[in-house]
Amino acid sequence: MASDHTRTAILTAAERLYAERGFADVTLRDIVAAAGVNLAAVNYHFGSKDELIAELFVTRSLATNRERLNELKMAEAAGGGRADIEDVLRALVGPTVRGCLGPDKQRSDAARFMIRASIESVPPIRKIKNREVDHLRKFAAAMRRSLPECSDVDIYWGLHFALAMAHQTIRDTERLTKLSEGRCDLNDVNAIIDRVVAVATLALTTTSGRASKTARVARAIG
Amino acid sequence: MASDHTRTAILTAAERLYAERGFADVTLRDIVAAAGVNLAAVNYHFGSKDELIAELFVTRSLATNRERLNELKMAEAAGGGRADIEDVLRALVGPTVRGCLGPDKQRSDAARFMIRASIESVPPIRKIKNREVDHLRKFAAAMRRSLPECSDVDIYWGLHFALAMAHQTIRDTERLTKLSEGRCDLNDVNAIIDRVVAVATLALTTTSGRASKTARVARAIG
DNA sequence: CATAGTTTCATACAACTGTTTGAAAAGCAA
DNA sequence: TTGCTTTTCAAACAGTTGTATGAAACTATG
Repeated sequence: MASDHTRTAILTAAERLYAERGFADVTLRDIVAAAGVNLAAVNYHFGSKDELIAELFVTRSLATNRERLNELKMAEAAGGGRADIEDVLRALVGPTVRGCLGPDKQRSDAARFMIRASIESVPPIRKIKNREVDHLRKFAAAMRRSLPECSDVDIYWGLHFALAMAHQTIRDTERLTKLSEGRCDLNDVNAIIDRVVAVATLALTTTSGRASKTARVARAIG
Repeated sequence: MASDHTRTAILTAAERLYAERGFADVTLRDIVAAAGVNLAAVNYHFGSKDELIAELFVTRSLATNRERLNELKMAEAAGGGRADIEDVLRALVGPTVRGCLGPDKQRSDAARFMIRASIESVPPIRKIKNREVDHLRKFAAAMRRSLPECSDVDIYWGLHFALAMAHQTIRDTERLTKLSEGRCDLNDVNAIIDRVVAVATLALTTTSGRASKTARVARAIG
C-alpha cells in the first residue's frame, strides 16, 4: 500500500458527486472522471460500486456518531451525569446541521452525503442502516435521564421530530429560502440549531393531550 | 380515444411501483409488466418516460393542493374568515398524512409517490416543483391571519417544521417503529396528525428567544 | 362491406451501465 | 541490474436502459 492517492481521490470525488446530485444519476464514469483516475480503479480498490458506497457510508456514519456521542458525553459530564434536554438534543442534531450548512466544503459534502444516504435508500446502505437505531437508542436513554417524568413514547416522538426538522432543513434549504423570499436566514447555523432544539424541547416538555389543549396552554403563556 | 384502459393501467402501475421502490430502480419494463401492456405503449401514450412521470406528478400535485385548500377554506369559513392555527396546520399536513398512512391502497400509492417525488428529485419533476412554493404561500397567508402577532419569519419556520415532521414520519415509519419497539403507534393516523399539529402550534405560539428560554417557559408550565 | 384512423405488438436499436481482462507501467527488494 | 508484486490503463464485455420502427390488430365511420 504505497500511497492511498487513488483510493482517496475516488472516495472524495464520489462523496462530492453523490452529495450534489444523488445516487441515481452519478455513474462510476462520472466519479473516475472527477477523480482523474481510471475506470477500473474502482473495482480494483473497492471490489464493486456497492462496496464503494458502503465504505463511504460506514466511514461517515461512524464519524458522525462519534461526534454526537462526544458532545453528549461532554454535556452530561458538565451537568454531573444529567444533561439539560436542550444539550442532549443539540448533541443529536448539531453535528449534522453544522456539517451540512457550515463553511467547510469537505465536511459539507460528507454531511450532505449522509443525508442523501438516509433518504434515497440504495441497497448497499439499506443493510447497514439498522445500526443507526442502536445509536439513536443511546440518545433516547440520555433524553430519558434528562426528562425522567416524560413517557417513553413522547421521548421517541421528540427525538424523531428533532431529526425530522433538522434533516428537512438541510435537505430542502431551497424551498424555505424561496418561500420566505430570503427572510429565513439559513446561513446562521447556530440559530437554526437553536430553533430546532427549542421546538423539540417544547414538544418534549409540553406533551400531554391533544392539539387544542397544547395550543390553549401555549396561548396562555404567549 | 375509445378507452383509456391502457393509459390508465400504465399510470396506476407506475404510481404504485414508484411509490414502493422509488424512481431509481423502476424501469419502463417493470411498469408495463405490472400494467400488462406492451412496452411501446408508454412512448405511444406519453411520449417518453419523463413525460409519464411529469403527468403523474402534476395530476397528483393538483389533487393534493385542491384537497388542502378545500380543508383550509372550510376551516376559515367555520371561523368566520379566521381559522384556528391548528386547523390551518391540519389542512396543510392532514391530506398527505391521511393519504399515506390511511387504509385506501390507491390513495396510499398516490401519497407515497408524492413523497418520493419531493425527495428523490428527478429532472422532469424538478422543473415543475417551483409551483409548490406558490401553493404554500397561501398557507403562510392563512397562518398569518390566524396569528396576526406572529412574525413572518416564524410563520415560515413553523410551516416548514410542520411539513418536515409530517413528511419524515411518513417516509421513515420503519425507523420510529424499530426505535420505539412498536410503542409509537403509527396506525392511528389522526393521533399522528394531532401530534404534528400540536408541536407545530407550540413552535408558532412560543417563538421568542433561544432554546434555553423556551425550555424554561415550558418547564414552568409542565 | 370497405377504408381510414387509432392502438397494439414483437422486435430492433443505440446508448449507457457496472464489471472484467490482459497487458503495460510503476514500485520495490534482492 | 533482475525478479516479483502492486497498481494503472485502454479496451472490451454482457446486461440493461429508454426509444423507434413497421407491420398487425382493432375500431368506427362512410
